Amino acid sequence: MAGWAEHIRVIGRLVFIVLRDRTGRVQLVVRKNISPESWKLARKLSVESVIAAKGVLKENPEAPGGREVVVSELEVLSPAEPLPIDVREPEKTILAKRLDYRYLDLRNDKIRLIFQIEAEVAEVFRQVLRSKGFTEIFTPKILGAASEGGAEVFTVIYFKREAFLAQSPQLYKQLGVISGLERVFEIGPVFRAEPHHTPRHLTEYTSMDYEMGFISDFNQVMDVAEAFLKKATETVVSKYGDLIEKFYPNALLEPVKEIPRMTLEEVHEILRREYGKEYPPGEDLDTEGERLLGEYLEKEHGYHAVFITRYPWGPRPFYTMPCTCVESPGEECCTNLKPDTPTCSFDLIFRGLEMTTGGQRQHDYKCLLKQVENKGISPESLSWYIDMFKYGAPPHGGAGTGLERVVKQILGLKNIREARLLPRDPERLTP
RNA sequence: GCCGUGGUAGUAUAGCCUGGCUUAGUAUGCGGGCCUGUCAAGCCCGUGACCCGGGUUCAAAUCCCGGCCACGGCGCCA
Repeated sequence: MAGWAEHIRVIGRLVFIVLRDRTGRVQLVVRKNISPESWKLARKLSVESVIAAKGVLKENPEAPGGREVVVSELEVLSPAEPLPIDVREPEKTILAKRLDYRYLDLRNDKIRLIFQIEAEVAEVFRQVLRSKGFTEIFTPKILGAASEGGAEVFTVIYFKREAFLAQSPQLYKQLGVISGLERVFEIGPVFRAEPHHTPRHLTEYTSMDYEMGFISDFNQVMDVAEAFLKKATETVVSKYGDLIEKFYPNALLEPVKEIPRMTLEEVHEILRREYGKEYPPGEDLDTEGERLLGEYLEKEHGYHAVFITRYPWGPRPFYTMPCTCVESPGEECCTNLKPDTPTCSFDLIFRGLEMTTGGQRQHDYKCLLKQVENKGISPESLSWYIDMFKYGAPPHGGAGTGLERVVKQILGLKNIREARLLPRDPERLTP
């Protein structure tokens, strides 16, 4: 057998080694009287060296787990130098240093668990979407024009031209719907040049996106997001509940059952009533508001998540469907959009943090043009996109979810960097 | 981007406010020694640090300025 030497204890002419690999652990015991050569190597072995051993597995009540391998032959495949971080107890080392040595940080079960769960969450997303007839697509991440505004986009050199990294697959998802695939989804990286120093932002993260055609109501978009979060928490809790409970005291230990849907106005009312927090009509929640709302719903009603609907036009992107166009379609519905005009869009707050944004999209060519102008964007820069709506575009909507945020909220992690294998932030570009 | 707090051995911290009383303390790691049943083994010995640059001062880990980095708050966002 082979693996990493996790613990080494030298007791005179006897050495205990806890050997670890992907599948688990076993104690090796190296006795001088059985194999003097192995004993010599073992007593000078360093923690986290990779070793291979031959021996006999024996039942022994004195061994941890009741069994151990009595070693007859030991080989050091790759010795380890003294470790720069404490692998045994990650919280003893500051996160930044652990990230510098992520490959050692991950030697700890507790840390690896985060990424096993992340894989599970992504897998559930894929399963849920496929089961509903969505096709997985893979869209470009190098773009000729910034898709949703300028300030937060990364510029790259593309041969002799300037190009941009995708902030979202939004426009391409819609292309997928209009192309006839009708229902599409993507799990992929997105890039945001936002110089934030917060525990919930990354400059590169994994976005789980979907877009669906022929909707009659944007509640159908929420139904999909709800099905995903229920299934994701259900799967993670049933598969990893025991480990999560052992390692993460602030984790969610039960599946999300019901997700209420309330309008922004209703949320304002709750926050005013319960916490005396006043918002101007149509104003998005601030960080504190999101947190307080999460606390209130959890404590009073046992809800872990909530949809906030009917966000006003002001803070929403140009492609958002105004409620006016759903309630009374026609030429007029998009002519006089004001910042406080409600839209058929929503946010999903999970344990007090925004994890998903979505809604219905404008599919009427004329209205789309008006909305682009309303936001002060030049239609020429988006001509390929706008032209799509000239040739038959069904009513549609979709949403995008930050994978790392979901994992952060399930496990109750303090910093989103913990939930990203190799995080990128305004300072960090390595490893 | 703005604001705040911080940066001391491999790791985590004390000392800083009130400059000298420090040979910079403690835990752990690491190196050596003892030990045939360890379970984060124990005991003994040893090892190792004031982020970078400038300034104030007889004297700077300690006070001031700049830089870099880290953490947090805000705005913003997934």
